Amino acid sequence: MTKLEFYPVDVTYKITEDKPVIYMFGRTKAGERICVIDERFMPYFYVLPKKGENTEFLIDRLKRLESKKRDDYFRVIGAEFIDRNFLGSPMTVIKVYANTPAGVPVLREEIRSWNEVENIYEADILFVRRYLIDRGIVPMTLTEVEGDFASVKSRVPVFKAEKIMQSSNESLQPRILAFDIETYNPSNAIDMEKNPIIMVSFYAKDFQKVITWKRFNTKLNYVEFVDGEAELIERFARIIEEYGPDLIAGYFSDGFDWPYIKARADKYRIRLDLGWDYSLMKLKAGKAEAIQMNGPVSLDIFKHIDRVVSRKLRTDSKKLGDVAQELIGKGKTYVDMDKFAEVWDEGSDELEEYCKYNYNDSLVAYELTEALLPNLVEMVKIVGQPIYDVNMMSMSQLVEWYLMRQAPSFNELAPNRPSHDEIKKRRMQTYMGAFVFEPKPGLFHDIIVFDFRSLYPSIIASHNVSPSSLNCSCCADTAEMIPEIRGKMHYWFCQKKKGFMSYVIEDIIARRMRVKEIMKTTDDETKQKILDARQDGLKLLSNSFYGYFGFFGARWYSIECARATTAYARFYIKDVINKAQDAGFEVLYSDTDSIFMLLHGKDRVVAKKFIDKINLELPKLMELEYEGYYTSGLFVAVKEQSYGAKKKYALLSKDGHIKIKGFEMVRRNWSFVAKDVQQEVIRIILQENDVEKALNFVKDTIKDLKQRKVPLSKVVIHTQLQKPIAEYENVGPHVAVAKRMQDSGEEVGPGSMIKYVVVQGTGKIRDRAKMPDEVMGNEYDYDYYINNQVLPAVESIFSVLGHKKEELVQPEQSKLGGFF
DNA sequence: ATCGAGCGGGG
DNA sequence: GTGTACGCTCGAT
Repeated sequence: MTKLEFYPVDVTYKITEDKPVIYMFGRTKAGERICVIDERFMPYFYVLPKKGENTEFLIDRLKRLESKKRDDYFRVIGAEFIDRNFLGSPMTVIKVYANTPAGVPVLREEIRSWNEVENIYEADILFVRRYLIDRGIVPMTLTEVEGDFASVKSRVPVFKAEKIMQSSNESLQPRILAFDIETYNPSNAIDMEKNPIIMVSFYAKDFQKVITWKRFNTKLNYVEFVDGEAELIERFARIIEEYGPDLIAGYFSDGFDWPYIKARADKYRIRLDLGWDYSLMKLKAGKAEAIQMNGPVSLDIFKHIDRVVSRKLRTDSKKLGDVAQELIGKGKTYVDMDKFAEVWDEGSDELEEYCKYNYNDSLVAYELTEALLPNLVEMVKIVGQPIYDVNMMSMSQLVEWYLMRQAPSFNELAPNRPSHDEIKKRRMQTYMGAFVFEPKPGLFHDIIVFDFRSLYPSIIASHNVSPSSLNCSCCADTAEMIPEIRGKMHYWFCQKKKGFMSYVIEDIIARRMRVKEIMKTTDDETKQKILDARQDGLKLLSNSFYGYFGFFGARWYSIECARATTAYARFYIKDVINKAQDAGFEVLYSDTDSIFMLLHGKDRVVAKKFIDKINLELPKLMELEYEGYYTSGLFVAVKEQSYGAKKKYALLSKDGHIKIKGFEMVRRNWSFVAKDVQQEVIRIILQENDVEKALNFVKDTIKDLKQRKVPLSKVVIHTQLQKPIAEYENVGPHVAVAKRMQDSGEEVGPGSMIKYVVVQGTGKIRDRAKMPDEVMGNEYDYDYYINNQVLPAVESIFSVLGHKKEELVQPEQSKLGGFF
């Protein structure tokens, strides 16, 4: 027996001699690639017998269960009684072992039909995830194995584990290789079948390259020429093999670059055997593409940004350039993409510019990955699942897998995921949300803001809000009443025993505080960064518990818990508002956990004294904090919407920074005229603080539209065709135009970008949608552009200032009274 | 009001 | 994979 330490990165399983074997690809402490295999783990799930059934008979029947279908042979290999907790109550279930993971769904469905079975639990937990949880292995973290090297065909040594355990908290510094492709694209439709890949770039700390297959004069030392697309793809695979990365990073690479490469490789019958075990790179197509290799992990950093990071960003766009600009202060280099295909066809030296562009995209993807990796790695360590999975988990999934990982320590049986019908039902359920103190519309100065530190998590922890502490029998008569919902719906939380989720969130809060304490004791910058990422991850997680309670797809869904959380929150914030008013402050606005008050020249010390007093009366884990001071703020008259109120405000801090909340952004299928107007109006109001100027700007634009001074190019609307024209049941304007384009002999299909202009006339929009070329002069329908494009883009902004859209369209009457 | 489809990210 | 994105918005009905 040998001992070794390694960091597991990518985890999968294979069937060998009819038995499942866990494969952990990673790196040894010395930095060598390794594959550790573990044969000592079998899949299982739980069966709950119906009350009053003969359970001895059932366990016997289970043990004899087998299912043969052609080559598949699935069977139960063991069954035993086991005591668990289920949502706060003890429950005896039968733990059933299967011979292979694939057998679980088959056996599950068979057993489900049995009369003596009430329900089945934990029968949809991926084998690898189950293994990591049960064995206590945390990916990316140093793990100790005992066993021996085995002779298995592989690019890296294979070690067969007899004993395995996590040995320290130390995590791997992964080897990252970022890449990006450029494709030939003469029209603006993406066509993987027709158009070749013409460039591919790589960026790593110690390795940079751009490969292309047309030669031109260049002094760039990273450019490498090959003789064609097939060779480019082969070189691509060889570089990955030679560099041996842990993570292959890209931006939208699972959605674009990888599927593209796969499609082109298939065309040339090139095997992309990128796995460390020589396995092929696999693509799971569908709405959410997934790229699987054994060993190197595809890390599409866009996914993590889309699902977790984006809500913290100021930009609404998730384009590489915009996201990178905000996160790493670096954007895309500019090239004229419309000319790319032309330049490629010519093969001119101008291609060098496109190589630089391609190079920069890999560089930016690399730096973005590097910037987000500490947080991602900490999240991997908190949640305990592989980086590949964690990278694409949404917040609710991160919460759920954290709970799944904690559940065994509480002997808690995981509830099942909701059925389709259950989801429908849950979606219909609504409950009262946060309290919003409607702002007075207008411009104010001298504003102070307080907010509750982690309001929802601290409520969940303080008041034992948890599905398993809900309506316990022990406190039916004595439990604390939940404020706000008293009398209407009677329910309560146990006062004697901590519920699972409440305990877990309290533990997260405590852990975060400990991390923050440790941060104070070290000056080491690297350690600081890691610790900061850890506390940030814990905060993110605890902040998501409330949303998880009310999320229709959650296993531990509980509308009562969600309802109680917001009820307590409303109670506490209203209490603060009342006390603030009693203390003589003018409350301007309040939303959920924050309160905006006018200082009216009052000393800030007075305000601080006020929160100190509040904090004395709050439960231990709750705290009201000073958030900030703003020289001026613009508040919204909330416009009634079909569902709920939208919160809109803009604040200007002392350093000139503008903070905007609640303005929807324009999308790509808006005309330029609408986009331009919105952008300029926001700028004028927030930076120049000149509402009248902004109003005049819109009026001028409307005037220009009416006088047809706005060039046609600014009223063109771009919409992409998603499927063949014949498959459309509802014919929107772009489909109507596409039909005519097709009739006139143009090639139009899925992916085509349809450009159209709405022209004057009567009837449906689709009958008035014309190709830009068809439009005579400037005969666009200015009413349409005013009412459906320009006004919707700025309406919400002006409602902030109490101006109705009618003021914008009315002809100017007199200069004397301005707009009032 | 409700429903279906498009959008995002990528080139 | 012991799997099935997601939330919002517009135009049509």
